[in-house]
Amino acid sequence: MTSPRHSLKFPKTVRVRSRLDFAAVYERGVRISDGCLSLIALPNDRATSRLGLAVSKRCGNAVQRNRLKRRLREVFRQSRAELPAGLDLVVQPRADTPIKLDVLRQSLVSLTRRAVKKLAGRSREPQTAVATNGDSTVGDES
RNA sequence: GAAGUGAGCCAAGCGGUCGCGGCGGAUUGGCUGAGUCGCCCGGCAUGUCCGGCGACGCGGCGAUUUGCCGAGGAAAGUCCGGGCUUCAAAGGACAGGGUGGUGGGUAACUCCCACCGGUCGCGAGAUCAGGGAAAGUGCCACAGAAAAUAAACCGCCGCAUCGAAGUUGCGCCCGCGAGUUUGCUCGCGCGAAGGCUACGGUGCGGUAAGGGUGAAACGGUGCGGUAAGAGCGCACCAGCAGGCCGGGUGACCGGUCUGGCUCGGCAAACCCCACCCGAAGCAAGGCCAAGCAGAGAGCAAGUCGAGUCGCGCGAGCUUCGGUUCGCAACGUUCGAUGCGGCGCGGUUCGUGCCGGACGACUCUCGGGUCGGCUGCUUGAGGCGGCGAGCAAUCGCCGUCCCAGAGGAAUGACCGCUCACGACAAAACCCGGCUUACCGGCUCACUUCGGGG
RNA sequence: GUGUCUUUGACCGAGCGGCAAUGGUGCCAGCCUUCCAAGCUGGUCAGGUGGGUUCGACUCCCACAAGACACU
Repeated sequence: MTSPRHSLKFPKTVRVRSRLDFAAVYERGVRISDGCLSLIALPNDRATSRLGLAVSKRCGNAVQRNRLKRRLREVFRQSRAELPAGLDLVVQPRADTPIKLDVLRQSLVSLTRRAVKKLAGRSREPQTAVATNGDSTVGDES
């Protein structure tokens, strides 16, 4: 197996794509929100985390929504080293979400940390190793 | 120079790094598919079998690397039109819907171009659902006499009759005076006998000139005419209908004659006329894989024609075994009709498919799947040139390939420049329309002012 | 993506080619009550936007906007 998790690439395998996956995250995931984003997380038994986006029509017209989605993908791509592995993350922006890249990155990283804590507190044995800087513990279990 | 009108074009640019989608190339010790050859270890239904292992080249997926391409003028709204696909095909009539000056363009249009007519503007130009109201039905509030065959009312006029006043004034018949153009005019007086008129009412008749209104009032002005009036007559003007002549493919325009003299508006009210329109939509449709559970209903009775086999009847021949011909229509085959089911968006005509017996049939209800491939981008295509046409557009030649995703590809960072960047992103594809929009550019034209 | 429909005061609804646009809930004021509630009286506030047809449009036609529903 290769070790793609530190690369800055963004292939389709690190994205939540099927309807069933989305439904599972909505049904069993934990939801964490702050002022600009709402994040739903669920462990996925994989070596990598995956990103899914749900941008409603309240976030503007098609151009604004596309721009927001692209910036969220860029944030995820750049911060994969800082994020824990093995999670499905569905991100829902709020209606008044700013599109500044730094703000989105900060929000995404901190929300993911809080989601990991909440998952750890919810289940007796967390299926996901809590690894905030990513390159220490995650890859061994697969 | 200022103000404006119309048409068309562009949609910040350049470079670098990382990342994303598609297509192509190279590499690959990862995964996988089918094939060929080999080994004979395994199975038993001993084979051109099944299975296993190895080698070879080929393909797919993945990984690495590399090259090219990668949202719009509106991609939008979904308001029209077409292609394409499925419904067997897309037929008639009616219903329903749409369109509405003429000619052209187009695959087609509610689009475009040119022209005609109306309205607006000094003008360049703009704008108009712009057929029919003397086929019919309906509506026109309030106001007004009346809102649509014109008639009733007020008014005006004539005739008849009644009443009141009963005398003054007016007018006439009479006398005097003044003036005078000798026609007559003015002033005064008289009588009240008579008559007429003036007043009011009623009745009959004539009339449409007038009647504050209203969005709109049954032609306008003048002269004649009359008891009063009237297109009743005449002249001019407006309008309508018809005929003729000329121009134009045509809408229509110009001229002329005649007519009765005149007929309101609304059809984006019903309607009439002409023309057009089958339905659904790429989540259409096709293929593969996976997966589930079935249940109910129908299959009845014929008719006609043809074929010929078996049977039956008749006739001929006969070696008495049969054989040939004809009839009949019992069985059978085919066709038609009828019947039943379903369908052709609604109704109907017409028509298509299936059904002759328990099925590999038809119909109804129910159940399962929500994966992959395809459709999927070469097209009424872009650019350039030449030609036809006033133009929309068309023809020919050359040249180019220019997104094809699928929880859905264009983002981030850095540097430079400027006018500091609007509205906004494909989802089967085109042609239009409409709406949004920072600004910039080009061409043609109009009006006004100044200069030569 | 495709198809269908709606829009009338702060809210729910009716209506029609000619009004000062009707009703209820609400809100405001007054009366009643010792006070409140209920009741009574009066008032307030309107046809999504822009064009067109018509003498006249909330109504008819067109365009746009906002919203809702259905299919899948």
